[in-house]
Amino acid sequence: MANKKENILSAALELFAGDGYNATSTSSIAKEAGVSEGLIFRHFGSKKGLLEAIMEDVEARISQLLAPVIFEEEPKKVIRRIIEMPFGIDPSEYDYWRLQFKLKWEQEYNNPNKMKPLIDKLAWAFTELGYKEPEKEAVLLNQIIDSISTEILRDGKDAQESFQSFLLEKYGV
Amino acid sequence: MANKKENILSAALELFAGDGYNATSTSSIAKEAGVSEGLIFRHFGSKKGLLEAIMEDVEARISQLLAPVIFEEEPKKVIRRIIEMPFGIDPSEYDYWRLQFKLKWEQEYNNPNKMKPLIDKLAWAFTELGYKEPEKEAVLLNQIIDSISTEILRDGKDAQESFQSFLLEKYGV
Amino acid sequence: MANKKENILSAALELFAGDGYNATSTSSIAKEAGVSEGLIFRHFGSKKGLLEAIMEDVEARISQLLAPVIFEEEPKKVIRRIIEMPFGIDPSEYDYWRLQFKLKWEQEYNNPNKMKPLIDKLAWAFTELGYKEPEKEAVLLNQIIDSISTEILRDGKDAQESFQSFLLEKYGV
Amino acid sequence: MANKKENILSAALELFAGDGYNATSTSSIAKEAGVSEGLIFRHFGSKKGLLEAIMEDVEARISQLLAPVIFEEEPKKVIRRIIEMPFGIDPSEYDYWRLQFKLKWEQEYNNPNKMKPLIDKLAWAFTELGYKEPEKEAVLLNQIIDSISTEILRDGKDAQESFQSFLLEKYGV
DNA sequence: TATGAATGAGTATTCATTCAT
DNA sequence: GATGAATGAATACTCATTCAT
Repeated sequence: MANKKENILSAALELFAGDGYNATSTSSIAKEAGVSEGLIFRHFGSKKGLLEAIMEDVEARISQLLAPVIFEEEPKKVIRRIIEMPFGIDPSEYDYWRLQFKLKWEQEYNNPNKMKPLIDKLAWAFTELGYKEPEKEAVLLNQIIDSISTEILRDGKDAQESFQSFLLEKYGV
Repeated sequence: MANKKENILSAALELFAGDGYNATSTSSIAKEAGVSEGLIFRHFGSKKGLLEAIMEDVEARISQLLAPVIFEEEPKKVIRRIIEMPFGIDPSEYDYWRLQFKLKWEQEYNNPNKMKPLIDKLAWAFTELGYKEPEKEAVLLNQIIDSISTEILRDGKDAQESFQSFLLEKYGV
Repeated sequence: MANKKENILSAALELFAGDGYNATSTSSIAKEAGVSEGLIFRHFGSKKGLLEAIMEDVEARISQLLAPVIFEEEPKKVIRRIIEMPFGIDPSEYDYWRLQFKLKWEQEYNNPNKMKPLIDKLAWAFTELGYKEPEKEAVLLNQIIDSISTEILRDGKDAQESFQSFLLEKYGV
Repeated sequence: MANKKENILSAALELFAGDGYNATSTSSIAKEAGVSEGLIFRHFGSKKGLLEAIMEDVEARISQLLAPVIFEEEPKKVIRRIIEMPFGIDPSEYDYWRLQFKLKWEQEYNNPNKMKPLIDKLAWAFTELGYKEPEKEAVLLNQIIDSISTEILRDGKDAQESFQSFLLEKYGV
C-alpha cells in the first residue's frame, strides 16, 4: 500500500475539488484516505496546511502545462498552443484543475498574477502578429481559455471539441 | 427601524456574496441583521429557504438587465448591448451578481440554461450579420461577457472600462 | 366552525395522546387547531396549563366511566361491571385514556390514589363474597383491568374481546 | 478514573430511566457523565445509537432474569418462578427495568413479542396443570407480573412483598 | 379575542484540533 | 510514524413564551 501521506493528499484533492474546501471535513478525508484523523495534523499541521501542500502540486502542474506556450518561439504557434492547452489536460488531472477553479471563488486563494507570464507571452505574440491592441487581445484570449477550461471540467472534453478548431481558424493559426 | 425581514435578506445577501453560502453561518447573519437567530427560521424555514428567497431577487434582476439585449431588434445593437451590459450594473447591485457567480461553484445551484435565451438572441444576431459560425460566436461572446463580469465584480468597473471600447470596435458595433 | 378554545383542547388531546406531552410542540398544536400559537398562551397560560385543562376533562370522563361500578349495590355485579368497563369505552374517547396512560410514565402526573374509591369498592365486594384477602384481590383485579385497558388502547377492542368472558367466568360473575 | 464510555452509558441509563428518552438532553448526559458532549457522538454516533447500546444491555439482563422460568421443567415451579421474578430484581438494576417500561410508552421501541417465549412457557405449564384456558391464563399472569413489576419500580420492593405470597397461594404453587 | 412577529435558551450533531500512548 | 480518545466551540434548527397591535 502506498505511502499514507500520499493517500491523504490524493483523498483531500478529490474531496476538495468535488465539494469545495469548506464543505470537506477532515474526518471525511481521513476516512477516504484510510488513515486516522490525527495523522492529517501530524503531517500537515492544519486543514489549511493540507490545502497549501496540495496547492503546491497544483501550481507545479499548471506551470508544466503552460511551459509549451511560454517557451514557444514562433508567434502563431504561441496562439495555437494556448488554444490547444485546455484540450491537452489529462482527465486524470482534472481534479487539480477543478480545485484551482473552486478556490478562485472560495476564500482568498486567488492569485491573479499567477497568469501574468502567460499573458505577457500572448501579448508579445499578438504584437509580433501586428494586432493593434496586443495587451487587450492577450487578456481576452486568456479569458476565453479560462471559460473553455471551466466548461471542459464541468461537462467533459467532447462537448467542447469543435470549439478548438473554431478558435484556431478565428485566430488564423 | 426597517423591516426585520428585509434586514435579514440584505445581511444574508452581503455575507453569502462575500464568504459563500456554506461558509456563512446563520448566527453571523442574525448578528449582522440585528435580529435573533430564530427569526431567520420563522421567516424562511431554513438556511436554504433564505438562499432561495434571495435567489428570486437575483433572478429578477438578471432578467431586468438582460431585457435590453433580448428585446433589441437590430443585430448590431444586440451585440453592442451585450457588450455594454456588464458595465451597466449598478455597483449597489454587485452583491447580487457576486452571489450568482459564487453559487456556480458551490453546490448544484447552477442553472446552465438560464442563459439560453440570451445565447439564442446572440446567435440570431450573428446569423443576420453573416458570421460563418453564429452559434459558436454566440457562445464565445457570452463567455467573454461572463469573464469580464467576473473581473468587474472583483476589481471594480474602472479597471475594465477600456475593454468595453476594445470589444465594441472588435465586433464593429 | 367551533370555538377556537375547543379546537386547541381537542388538537392538544390528540397530539399529547399520540406523541406524548414532551414530544408535542405548542406550534404543532397551533397548526393542528388552526389558530395562532399565541392564543394557546392567552387561554391556558402555558403548555403545562393546557395539559392541566385537558386533564380535568380526562378525570371527569374517568369518573363517569367508573360511576356504574362505584354505585352498584350488588357485590357480584360490581365485579362484573369493572370487568366490562374497558370494553365499554367509546373508541371516540380512546385519546383521553391514552393520554392518561402516557402520563403515568411521563413526569409526575401520576396520581396513585385516583383509583382509591374504585379499589375500596372492589375490596368491599370481595369481602361480601367471602374472599379471604379482599384488599389484595381488589388491587389485583384493578391491575388486571389496567393491563387490559392498555392492550385495548394499543391494539383495539376486538383483540381482547374473548378475554372479557374468560374473566367473567373466572370470577364467577 | 473509569472508562469514559462506561460513564456515558451509566449516566444515560440513569437519566433515560428517570426522565424518559425524549426529555433527556445529550448535554445533560455529558454533564452527568463528566465528559464532553462530542464524545457521546464519537462513541455512539447519535442519541438513538446511545439508546440502542443501552437496550442491548437491558435485553441481556431481561433474558438472564427470565432464564430460571424458561428452563424450569416442573409446571408448578414455572408458575412459582414467574411470580417470584419481580422480587428477585436487584435494586441496583432497577434503572434497566424502568427504562424498559418507559420505552413501552415512548416511541416505537415496544417489541411485543419479546415476551412471547415466556408466555409460551406459562401456557405449557397451565396446560400441564389442567387449566381450562391455558393461553388466556398465561397472558393474564404475565399481565399481573407486569403490573407488579411496575409498582415495585415505582414504590420499591417492600410495599409489594405481601403480594408475592398472596399470588403463590392463589395459584397453589 | 386573536394574531403573528420576535426572542433567548436549548437541541442534537459536526468540526478542526490536541494529546497520551 | 500512527492511532484513537477526547474536547470546546460552532452549526443549523426548535422550543415555549412574550408582546405590540
